[in-house]
Amino acid sequence: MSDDPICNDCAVRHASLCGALDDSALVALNRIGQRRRLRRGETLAWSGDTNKSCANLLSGVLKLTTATADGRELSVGIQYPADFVGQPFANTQDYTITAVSDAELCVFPRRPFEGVLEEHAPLERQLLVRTLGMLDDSRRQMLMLGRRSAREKVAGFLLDCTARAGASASRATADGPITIDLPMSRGEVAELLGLTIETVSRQLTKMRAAGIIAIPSVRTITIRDSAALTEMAGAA
Amino acid sequence: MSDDPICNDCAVRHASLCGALDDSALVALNRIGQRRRLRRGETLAWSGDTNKSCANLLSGVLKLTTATADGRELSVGIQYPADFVGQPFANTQDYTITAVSDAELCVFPRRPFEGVLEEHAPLERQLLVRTLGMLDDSRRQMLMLGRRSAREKVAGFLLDCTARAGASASRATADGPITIDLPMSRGEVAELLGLTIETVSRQLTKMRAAGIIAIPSVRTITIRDSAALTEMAGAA
DNA sequence: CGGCTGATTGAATCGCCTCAAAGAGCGTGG
DNA sequence: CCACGCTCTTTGAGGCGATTCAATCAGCCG
Repeated sequence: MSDDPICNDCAVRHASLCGALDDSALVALNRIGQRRRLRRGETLAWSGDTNKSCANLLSGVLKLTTATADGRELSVGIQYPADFVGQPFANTQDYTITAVSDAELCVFPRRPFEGVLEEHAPLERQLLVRTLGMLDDSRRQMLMLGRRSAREKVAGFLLDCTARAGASASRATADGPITIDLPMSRGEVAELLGLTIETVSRQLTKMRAAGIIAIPSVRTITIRDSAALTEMAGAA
Repeated sequence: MSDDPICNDCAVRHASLCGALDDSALVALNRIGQRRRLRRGETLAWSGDTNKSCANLLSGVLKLTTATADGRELSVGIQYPADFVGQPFANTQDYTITAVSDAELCVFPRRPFEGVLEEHAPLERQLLVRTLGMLDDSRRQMLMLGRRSAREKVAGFLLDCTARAGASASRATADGPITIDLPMSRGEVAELLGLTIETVSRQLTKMRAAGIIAIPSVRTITIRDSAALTEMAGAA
C-alpha cells in the first residue's frame, strides 16, 4: 500500500480490513502504511515491547504466542493473509508475533492508525466486526484446549487446515483423498494445540496406521478418510 | 435504563459501555433498553438460538458456556457488573448465557442496538475497546487452559477472585489474611478451569492442608498466605 | 560424508479423570 | 424441633492418557 496511491497492487485489497473502505479512508491508510517482509522464524514484535504498530497480513502465516513465567509457550492465534494483526489502543504488546512462513505485511504505526480509525467510521466498524470474529475464534480454541483429547485436537487441526486450504488443496475426485501442506512444524502444531511435540507426532502416526491419513512428506498430509477424521474430531 | 430518561438510577451508568456517551446516544440507547432480572441458574440465551439481544450487566455474575457435541462443557467467559453481554452482528447465539448468581441486566434488542451503534461513533469505539479487552482476557485464559497444571489453575483462580473482590474483601491488617466469597460453585469453577469438580475440590483441600488457605464455609475462602498462593499460580 | 535440525519411537512416570461412596448443608414436612 | 431427602462437596481407589526423558531416525546443507 505504500507505493500505489490506491493500493491496486495489494493482494488482499478486498479481503482485508480495507475491503469496504471509500477512497478517502484508503488514501489515509495508504499514507501511513508501509510494506514489510518477514522471513520464516523472524519476529515482528515481542511480548512486553511497547506496542508501536498494527498491520494487515498480505501473505504468509503468523503466530501469536504467550508464555508462562517459567517459559511454557502457547499459540493464542494464527493469522492468515488478509487478517488484521496487532492490538490497537494497547500500550504494550501482549503477544510475541512471529512469522511461521515467509510473510509480507502492510504495517501501520499504531498512533496514526488509531487516528485514521477515529476519522473513518467504516474502518472502525470493520475492525470491530473482525475483532468480534477473533473473539469467537479464541473461544472456540478455548473449548478445544480445555475439553478435547489429543486425538480430537490433532484430528480437528487437520480438518481446519483442510478447510482453510480450500481450493489450493489437491484432490483427485470430489470425494477422493485430499492432500494438504501444513503451514507449520510439529512443534508449532503442538504449541497451538496445547500438547507436546511427541504427542502430536504419535497421534499422526496412529492415524496413519489406521489408514485415515498418509504422510507423503513431513509437511504434507493426505486425508484418505475424512469421515473417520471428522468422527475423531468429535464433530462440533 | 427503561424508566429513567437519562439512566440516573443505573448502578453501572459510568462503568459500563454507556460511560462515555453524550446525551443523544444515551437517549437512543435508553429508548430501546429494558431491565430484566435473572435468577441464579436461569439462562438468558441458549447456544444455537437466533441472536436476538445484547445487554449491559447491572448486577450479579453471568457465565458464557460452550460444549462439545458429546456434551463436555466449558465456560469461555465470566461477566461481572458493567460488562457488555452478547454478540452484535452475529445471527446465531454461539454461547449459552446463564446467571451464576441472581442478576439484573439492561437488555437491548440486537437490531436496534446495532442501529444505535451505527449512528453513535463513541458507542462503537467503546464497544471496540471492550471487545479488544475481552479478546485479551480470552487469550490469557487460553494460556491457562493449555499450559497450566490443576494446582496453578486453582491458585490463579483464587488470586483472580481476590483481585476482583478488591475492597469488598475483608482483611484484618494490610498484609493479613483476606477472606473472599466465591461467586460460583465448585462445578462452575471446574467448568471455567477446564478441570473436573473432584480435581478442584482436591486442590483446595491440599492448599488448606498446607495452611495456605482456610475454608470457613464452602463458598468462602480465606487466603492465609498469598505469597505462597502467588508462587503456586506460577506468577505470570 | 559428517553435522545439524526436526521428527519419530520407546519406556516409564505422573497428573488428572472416572467411578464410587460417604459427608455436609439446607429446606421441607411431619 | 428433628427427620428426611435433596444437592453439593469431599474423599478414596484405580486406570488411562499425556508428559518426560532418552534414543534413533530422516532430511538437508555445507
